[in-house]
Amino acid sequence: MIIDRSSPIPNYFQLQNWLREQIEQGVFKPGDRIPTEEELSRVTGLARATIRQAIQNLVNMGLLIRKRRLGTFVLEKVAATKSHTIIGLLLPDIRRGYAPVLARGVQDEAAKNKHSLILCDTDDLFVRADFDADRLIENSVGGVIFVPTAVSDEQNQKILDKFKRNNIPVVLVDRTLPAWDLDYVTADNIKGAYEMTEYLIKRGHRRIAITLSTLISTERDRLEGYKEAFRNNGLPIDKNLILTHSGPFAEGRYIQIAEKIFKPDLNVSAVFAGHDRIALVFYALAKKLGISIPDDISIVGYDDLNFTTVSLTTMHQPIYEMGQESLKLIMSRIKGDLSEPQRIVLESYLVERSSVQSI
Amino acid sequence: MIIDRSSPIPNYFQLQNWLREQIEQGVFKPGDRIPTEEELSRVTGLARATIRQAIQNLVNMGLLIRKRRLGTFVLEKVAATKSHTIIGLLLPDIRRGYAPVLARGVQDEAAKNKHSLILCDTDDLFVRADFDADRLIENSVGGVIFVPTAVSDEQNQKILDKFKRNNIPVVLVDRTLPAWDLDYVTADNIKGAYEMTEYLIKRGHRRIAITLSTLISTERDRLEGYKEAFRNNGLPIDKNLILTHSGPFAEGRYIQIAEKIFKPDLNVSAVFAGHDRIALVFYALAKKLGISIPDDISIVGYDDLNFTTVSLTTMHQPIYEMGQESLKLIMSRIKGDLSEPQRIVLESYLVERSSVQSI
DNA sequence: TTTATATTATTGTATAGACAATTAGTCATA
DNA sequence: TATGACTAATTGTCTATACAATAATATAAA
Repeated sequence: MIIDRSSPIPNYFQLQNWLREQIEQGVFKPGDRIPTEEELSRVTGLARATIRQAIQNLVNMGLLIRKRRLGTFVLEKVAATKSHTIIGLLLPDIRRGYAPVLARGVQDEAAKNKHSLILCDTDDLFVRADFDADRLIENSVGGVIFVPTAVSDEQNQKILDKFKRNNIPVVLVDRTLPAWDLDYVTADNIKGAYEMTEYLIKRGHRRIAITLSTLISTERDRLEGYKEAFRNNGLPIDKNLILTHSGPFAEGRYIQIAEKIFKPDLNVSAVFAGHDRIALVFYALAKKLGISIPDDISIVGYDDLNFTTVSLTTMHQPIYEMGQESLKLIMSRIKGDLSEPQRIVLESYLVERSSVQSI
Repeated sequence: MIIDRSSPIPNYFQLQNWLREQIEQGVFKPGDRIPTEEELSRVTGLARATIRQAIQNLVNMGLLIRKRRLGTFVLEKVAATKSHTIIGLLLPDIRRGYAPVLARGVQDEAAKNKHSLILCDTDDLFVRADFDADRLIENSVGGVIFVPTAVSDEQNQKILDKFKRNNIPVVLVDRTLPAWDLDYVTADNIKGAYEMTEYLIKRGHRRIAITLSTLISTERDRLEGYKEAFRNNGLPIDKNLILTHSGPFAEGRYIQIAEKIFKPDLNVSAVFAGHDRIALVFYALAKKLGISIPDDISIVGYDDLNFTTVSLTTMHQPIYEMGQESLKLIMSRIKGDLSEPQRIVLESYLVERSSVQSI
């Protein structure tokens, strides 16, 4: 039976939920007429007023429409979801790294269909992300594009669950999470780092230091690619040259690491910086110490942020395109595309400038 | 009597309208308890179910709130007009110059009160700004923070008029417009440029070139400050050293200008770049031509974008604070502050690094 | 064929009454 | 000073019933 009269849940509410489930599961399809009040009354044993209460709520929620004499009908989902959607974009800090480019990619793609973008900075903090999530839910965004915060996977999952509970689809960008059922758009960091490392190896470098944060999935992948390149080229990996830490980006942390790497005892000829901003720290310190790049030491970055003052060889990441793709993906989810989780992996390419010396 | 039983208008609807009128006319004020259902039933002679129907509709409309045991209360108007507003932020390009910092300042201040931010890039094009304005209006934003586009004042005014017609308050940031009735937040560019120019003069520079775009109000002001500093120091202004153009920022344009300035015949000892991104163009070209900054030529910028690779002496603009102030200002306008147009002018300060040589 | 009229299924409005749930406040108890 | 039990006011849920309004459809009349 539909109604459990011993339940503390009000009967009208039980009926309301039952009706909504039927609609969501497609038993009653858009345009269908649902049973008349009289019928429902007979089937459930409830009074017509109770039936009406349930139906009225669903009408208010925009799921049903009543027509006198004709009955009550399921509304088209399209009519229920505004044609101009607002999308939430959750990223660490709009001022840092590739964030502005990503935002712009999302923005441009959104503008094409007159969708709009609510911007939120998480500062790579769980509490901020959690707060922003509430804010987005309150503003009833249609979907969310999420750059996972540099915190534990469990905490990121909590954020995702929050959106899930509110039926808001989410697409991850750049960084990923281990859960199996997620849509994401990223670049192939393993492959990119592999290519970059091989590039250095081919130019005669053997003592290649790498430094990055293991907190962030993309950087972990890059370390993986680095190791793989060494293995496939039959070279030993010197663990002393792998200088990782496990926090979010902090300039001071990398200054310390750079000082270590610049010391002669490590005998490093090239540095693989986990991303361009790390490379910049090396440039700044090198300048201070009178070390010349690339004459004294070679350096490569990752991202291809648009620096005009240093000529850094780096891996160009299709950040702008990632923004575009993530918007496309989230829109198709909002429109009710129920296919398998999508994993869009874009290609990166090496941009050769003049921060690497052949030896 | 409240209810006209001979009227074809349903009784519940009559009661609903009567209640709404009482609220609108202030008979029942925000926070007041309205008569209980039982009371209303006695007064109107209607059944309690009918009373409930009227009240329920008003609850759904967000005018009333029911509390068990306590009664039914008139909601605060603020709560009726969503307490967390969406603000539109219209700026040229989130990837360029100070835009990310500005966005972040607005964002942080907005987050404090759970307001949200819709981001729009205008690319300094009228058509894009116009399009974005429509989009923001459709999304019924509460207010708009607008960095005027680098187009004619008339066109910017058109955008403002559009918002005005829709009763959406606007605050200008950084760049201003000549209209008298505008709220804006900016920095004192005349004073800043004056100080900067005087700084160069005091260091012995006389042949100081300045280059900027006259399309943008802030840059015009900086030129003004530059001239004033020359006049007040009893120095002649050489018009050949003022190299302006009248379009939006374009790297190529400034490369041409830099080439001109670097030629020996102009005999320039210092360059005042209209903003930091222009200074970067000079750095890049200087490097290419083997010109040393500051040994061969001094250069100063304006903005204090966070460059780690060049040590540019520049004017620190309180961009982040401008974002914060503009959000505060727009919120007070949304809340209905009807005072005179506010002109908030923040202070800049000179950041001395190592791009200037005393001569 | 067109036009008016009746029929009928369905939602819309309304009544009267009952008991449940919630909760501020009061008063008694540990 | 807490804690718990009781009280009372108010909204929340539900039943059973009646008639009104609407509009598709069938039927009868012009």
